[in-house]
Amino acid sequence: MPELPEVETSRRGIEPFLVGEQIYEIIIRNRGLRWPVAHDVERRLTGATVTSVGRRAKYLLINTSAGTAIVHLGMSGSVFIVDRGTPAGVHDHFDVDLSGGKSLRYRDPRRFGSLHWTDNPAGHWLLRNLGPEPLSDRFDGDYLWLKSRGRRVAVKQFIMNAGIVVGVGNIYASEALFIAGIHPRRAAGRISQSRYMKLAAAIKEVLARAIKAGGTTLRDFYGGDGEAGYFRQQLDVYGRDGEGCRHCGREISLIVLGQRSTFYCKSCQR
DNA sequence: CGCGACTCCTGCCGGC
DNA sequence: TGCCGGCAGGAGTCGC
Repeated sequence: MPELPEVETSRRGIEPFLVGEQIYEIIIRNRGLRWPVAHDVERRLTGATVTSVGRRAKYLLINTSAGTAIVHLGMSGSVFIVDRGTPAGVHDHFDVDLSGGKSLRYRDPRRFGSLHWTDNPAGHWLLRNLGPEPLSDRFDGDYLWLKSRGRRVAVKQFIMNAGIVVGVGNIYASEALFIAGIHPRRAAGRISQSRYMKLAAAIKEVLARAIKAGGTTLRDFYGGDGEAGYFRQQLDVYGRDGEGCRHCGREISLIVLGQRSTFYCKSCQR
């Protein structure tokens, strides 16, 4: 479900409810997430005060006076605020109860998400080997071009590799390649520096626009404020196979790359 | 090391 | 109407 814009939308939605609050209780109903939730999470966080809510790649970082909770939403996860004591559904795997009477609720039907505690987020094994944030100055066309030399993998898989750049998932990879006019199957090592400049700019642009629109709601994504994301209307190619290209009118094509559906225009992308 | 395939899990949709 | 196959926004791991 969530790529970077959806995670960032969630972060912004929940942050005002969490910062300054003391964690009254952690209730874990199902520890069987992608990685079993460790048994010290409750002890570590109970009584701590939330200082900020950050994000690294698609991980939410709930920073407290006693370490950080690392929350990943997987494919189907979401977080939202409820009144403490609101009955939980079958997929509501944990709550962070706050002293003011609200709770942060985590829902994830497929359980591909995760919850970890750490006192050193940057050094945590999940975060240690991640590439730069796409919206940071460290990420640009020169960086992509340098990293791609000698690599034969398709450029779409290359930009979805979190060791190269984080946060670009299946929707925004297709969208950015369309904006940059690059065929998704082109070998990463056979793309010029100037085209990588366009691609880096396209990635930044599409992610920034999606954040502004509150993310993309395909089926069940809602930000921390409970609002759907409105970026779906702005998608040029994702999910539009068979429909007309917004630039040239030709039918959008659907291929499978690295087991993932990939959408592009045969005329506009080379 | 790079790369492709596989895996985890539930829900939903389209076709028969 | 009901059943079944396929697919879904992620990403670590394994084998070559």
